[in-house]
Amino acid sequence: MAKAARRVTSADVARAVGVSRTTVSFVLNDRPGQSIPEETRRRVLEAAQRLGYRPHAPARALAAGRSDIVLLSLHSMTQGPTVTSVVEGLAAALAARRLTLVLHLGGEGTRPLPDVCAAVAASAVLGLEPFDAATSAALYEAGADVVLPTETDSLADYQREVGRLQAEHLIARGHGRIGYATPGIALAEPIANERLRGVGQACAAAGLAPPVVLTVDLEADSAARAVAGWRQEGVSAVCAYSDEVAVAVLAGLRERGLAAPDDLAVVGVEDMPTARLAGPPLTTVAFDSHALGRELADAVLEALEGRRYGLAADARHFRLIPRSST
Amino acid sequence: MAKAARRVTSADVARAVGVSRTTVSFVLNDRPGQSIPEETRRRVLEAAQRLGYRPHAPARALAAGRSDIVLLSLHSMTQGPTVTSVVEGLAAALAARRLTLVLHLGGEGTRPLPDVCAAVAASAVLGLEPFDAATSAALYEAGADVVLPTETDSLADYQREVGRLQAEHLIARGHGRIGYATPGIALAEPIANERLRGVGQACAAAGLAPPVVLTVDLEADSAARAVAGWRQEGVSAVCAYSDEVAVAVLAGLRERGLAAPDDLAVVGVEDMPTARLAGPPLTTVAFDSHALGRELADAVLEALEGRRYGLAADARHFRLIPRSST
DNA sequence: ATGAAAGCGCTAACAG
DNA sequence: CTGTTAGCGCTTTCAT
Repeated sequence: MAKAARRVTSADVARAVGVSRTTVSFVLNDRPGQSIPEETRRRVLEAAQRLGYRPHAPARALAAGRSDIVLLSLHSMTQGPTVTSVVEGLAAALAARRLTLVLHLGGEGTRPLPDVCAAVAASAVLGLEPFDAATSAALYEAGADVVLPTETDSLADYQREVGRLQAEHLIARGHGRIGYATPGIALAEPIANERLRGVGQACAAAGLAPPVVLTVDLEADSAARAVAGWRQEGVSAVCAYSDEVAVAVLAGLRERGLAAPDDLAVVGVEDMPTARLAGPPLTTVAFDSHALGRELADAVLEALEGRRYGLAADARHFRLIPRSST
Repeated sequence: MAKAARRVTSADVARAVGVSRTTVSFVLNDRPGQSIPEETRRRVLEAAQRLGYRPHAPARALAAGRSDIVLLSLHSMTQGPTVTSVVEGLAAALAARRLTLVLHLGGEGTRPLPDVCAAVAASAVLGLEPFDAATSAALYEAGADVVLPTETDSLADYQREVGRLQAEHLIARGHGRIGYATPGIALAEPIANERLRGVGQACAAAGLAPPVVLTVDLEADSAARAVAGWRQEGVSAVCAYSDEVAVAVLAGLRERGLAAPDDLAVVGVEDMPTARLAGPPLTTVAFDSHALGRELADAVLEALEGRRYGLAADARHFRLIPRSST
């Protein structure tokens, strides 16, 4: 099955056109500050095209000392339509700058991120939540030039905004005691905590008591117990960490012979199809994740060029979608 | 944010130990057929460790003519727990052979797969469904040594097995007229067709009429129309392409004031959490996707070594999980 | 405006 | 058993 065919090299192109490899390199990378006659330029491009020339990435990386690979680290927790579209937005924005995005899905038996970073010689390593100092250091050690976001980037603002939107919607509907449904999963905790904080801020701003936090696993029993807990506390509406968790709450209600929104209103995050199709359809917070992807891309680009970058929540990226679960 | 620190090279390690780079290369790759004294070996390893040496992947790829990168192409359609765990199984099995898996998520504005392949200098490119001849060719052109699966690999058997399991379950429960719910999405079609074929085979084997195929989009209205269609045809049970589609059917039933399993039994594929938590909980077909991942890994490894590989459905990888929607 | 030449860090014959 | 010697394909000063 393996193919042998000798690669077409830049020397082949140079020879075909009758110029030096240097010239070929200059036009192919359209290096600024060089003045190559349009005619030469055209002929080089044409020959490259005709011969099916592809720059050899490893050689280029070796010589130039940097690759055009950007690595995005994901874990199974972070999945669904939102992430898909963040990735699309990011990939598109990076592609426009000639950078290539690849993904690493962390998990069971998977390689450590720094190893992957080194293996693909990534120039930048990205995540959907801040890397702690130790991880960043390991990533730099592995050859990354840029690691994003770090703990000093206030990506957390994004998450707080989500919580705030959920709670404000509920408060506007007249709910006076809010609950929060968190999954009992370590990986989700950093994000869950920020979202919860946002909920808390909205409650405080409205003069309400802090949210009643309960853990709900992705099964009906666990959710049913939480439902009982909230009702006992006089909670009439709950913000869920995600649509998945929210659907679990819905299942918990069903198990108790109750239903949203009358017995307990519930709002999720993500706008995933199965939640939109739940009984009842779930109110949720959606991201303009393409925009978020583009923003991340901008930050990477700036950092890669050694400029200062900014990464801050923009409320316009979020949108509460009311449906019948509230 | 950018780091400068000169890389530690194999020459540094060699110098530290007082041997040549060759020796270092040999012990680090523990090259077979070389007899390096345990003592030397140990000292090299120790020095490498101490200096924090990491082989430079591009240099290695350039010199050796091949990388240890395997690229898996995914598109947004294929997502969820199953894929996650295929990826984990695959990554783990590859890691054991010192290969690194990275993902490419195709979609809107994303780079063409061959470009990504070239950018990471992948030795092998994998997909979850067969690549057509043109794509394979482009991938080889882009430098891949192995492309898997191709149209000659009977990966389709896996999908037919899924459909067969769904239908047999329904038939065993006494259903005499089966429906099939397919999403109206081009990307899903190849797989949907195979699964449907499996359903058809089970029906034929039981002496039943072929399944009544209806398209259902991921929204209640569309599903409600399909539900009406099936009931009119005397269909009492439907196999859905996926859990997502199955949840839509459930929503369609709800919209009509009907419910599974009495008015229409429904079975999905994937075993995703939100479907398990649906009303009613969804019967589904789950994969042992870790196993599938390992199998794919074996095939890659064999192909990479130029050996013949086999890729065939193993019924033990699938399991029907009965719940109350049937 | 273009070319010559010197590497980037590593592997792999081939000697010794 | 280990070292010497060539490159792998590309970028990039520095001359011309």
